[in-house]
Amino acid sequence: MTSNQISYFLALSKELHYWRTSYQLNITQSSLSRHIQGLEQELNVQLFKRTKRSVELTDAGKFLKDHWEPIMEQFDATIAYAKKIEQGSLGTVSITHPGSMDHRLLPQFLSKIAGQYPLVKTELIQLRYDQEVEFLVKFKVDMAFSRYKHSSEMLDSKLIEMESFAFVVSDMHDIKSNSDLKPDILNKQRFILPALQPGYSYPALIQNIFDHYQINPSIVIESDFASTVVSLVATGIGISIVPISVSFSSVVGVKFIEIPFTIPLYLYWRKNEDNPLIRNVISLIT
Amino acid sequence: MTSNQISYFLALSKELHYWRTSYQLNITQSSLSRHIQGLEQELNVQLFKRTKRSVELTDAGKFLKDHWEPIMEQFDATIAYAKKIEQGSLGTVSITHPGSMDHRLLPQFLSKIAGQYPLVKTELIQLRYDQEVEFLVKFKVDMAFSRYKHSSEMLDSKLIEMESFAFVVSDMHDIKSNSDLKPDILNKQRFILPALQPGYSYPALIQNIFDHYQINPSIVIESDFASTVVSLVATGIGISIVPISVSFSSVVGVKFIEIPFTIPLYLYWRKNEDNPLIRNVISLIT
DNA sequence: TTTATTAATGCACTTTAAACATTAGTGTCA
DNA sequence: TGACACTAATGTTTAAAGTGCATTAATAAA
Repeated sequence: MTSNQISYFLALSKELHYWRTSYQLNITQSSLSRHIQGLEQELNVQLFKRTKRSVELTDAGKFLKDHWEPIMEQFDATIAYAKKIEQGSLGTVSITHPGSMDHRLLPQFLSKIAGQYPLVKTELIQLRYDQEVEFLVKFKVDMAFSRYKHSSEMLDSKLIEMESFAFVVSDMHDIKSNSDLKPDILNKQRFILPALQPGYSYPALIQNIFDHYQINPSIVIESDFASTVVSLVATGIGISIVPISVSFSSVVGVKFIEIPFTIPLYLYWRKNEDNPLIRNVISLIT
Repeated sequence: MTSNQISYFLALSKELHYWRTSYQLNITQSSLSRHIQGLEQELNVQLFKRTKRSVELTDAGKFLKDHWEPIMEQFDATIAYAKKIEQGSLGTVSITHPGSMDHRLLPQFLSKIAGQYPLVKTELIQLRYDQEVEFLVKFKVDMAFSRYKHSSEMLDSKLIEMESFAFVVSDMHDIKSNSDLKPDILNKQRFILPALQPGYSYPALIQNIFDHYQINPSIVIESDFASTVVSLVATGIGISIVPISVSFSSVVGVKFIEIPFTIPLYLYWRKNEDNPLIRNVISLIT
């Protein structure tokens, strides 16, 4: 059994058409046909029901398609990471983080890392909350700062800090201070917020604030990235609720009103991390 | 890249000796040598550091060995399960369960299943607690009854019931009733219990009972299987603490003394189970 | 220095895979 | 109903890759 055969199988299982699939794979139709036959013989499992005119997956084939796809992704990820190891890019640490860390915590951590390990290269990316676990597990990032509570048995985590939320509004806005945070005023506002997908921890925190101020937000613009949110607020298009850290940025035209609600920041990493450098960086931060 | 190459790599990475490995694999040393070279070329990753006299893994090789082993196991498991599907053994449900269910709950569930799905074949096995999750994930069983609280994101679970613990002692024993459960008496006993590995939920429950009765068990015989435990108790070799269900068995020579401590029974199954029959059986039971 | 050990390699041979061309079913449409 | 288009399978030839045997080259041990 070859990795090609498995790729071919997965391709055909999506396309369900020999000629089109073989064209996409840059092989001939006869070759593809024989590869699939070979795979079926080796596994001793019928993968496709085929007539002279059409192809469809058997139940067993469907099962293997569904389960092989993630396995192969995982497999490819290990190879990519092994290459990294070989190229000594063990000297690189890849981190994903929420935008709200940009102006206070992130610089602080980075200078700590640079101080201790001057030769280490740090890659920073931002991800949506729902990709954080996947990117860690598939070795696409090495550490993830997140406002979200994830529970995966592949990962370890630690609470880095709790910080306050703040309302962020345009400079020109009616809302000037804490005393303006009344239901009748707030209910007139457009809110710019991350996707409030139920089942996640962050939406629950926001909902908590809405409940407390008796807000029933009618129009909501969604963005998961703090810098976008603040820029939009500056234009006067709406208001938002963000971690107070964001106020350390130098965006003009907005003001922040701290409120007595807090939000966590967690650090996540792979359990049993192999790479000693990553282990060191993690323990430096935690 | 072939699955053989990967197996060969994993074999060599354990043995770290070409000739011995090739002998075990029933191929020649030259063939193995070239397979490994081929794999290294295709991946463009150096897997082994070799001299003319010795072999050892590179860092990248070590990483791949560690991560490929579980991936390949998973891979093989999917094939085995696909065969099951093809053979229509979709009509088979494989269940692992604690021995303490044998005499009350298990017959009850099995007759329920047999009533609803007369053609279904049920396979029953007993596993140690620390294998339950693995067997589910690798499709070696389809459902697991367990006294233990597992948390895996691959699995769903449901609490089936709580039941009482009971001391189980030989008929001839001094301990006759609840009023004999005193520290001075109990501390003289040998206990026959499952492995009390810390970090698991069941040991914590047992420890709880020990604490309450101020027992500091000095000599402990370990067995994870209820029938063994009760048989040993019947010989007078020691006493034990078991779920009260066990008293439904017809073992002679022992008596049970119920105590006000309870133990849960959970049912675990794979999240997103593909097999409709298994889904039906699960919802029948839960 | 000799000998034993061990991974790599040259060579002959076998097996497998590739492309091309053709065949054999199956549905469609006049 | 018959001609036609479509599609998966297969026969054939040629090229590539894998296999085992024997040998080589390097190294450690005696």
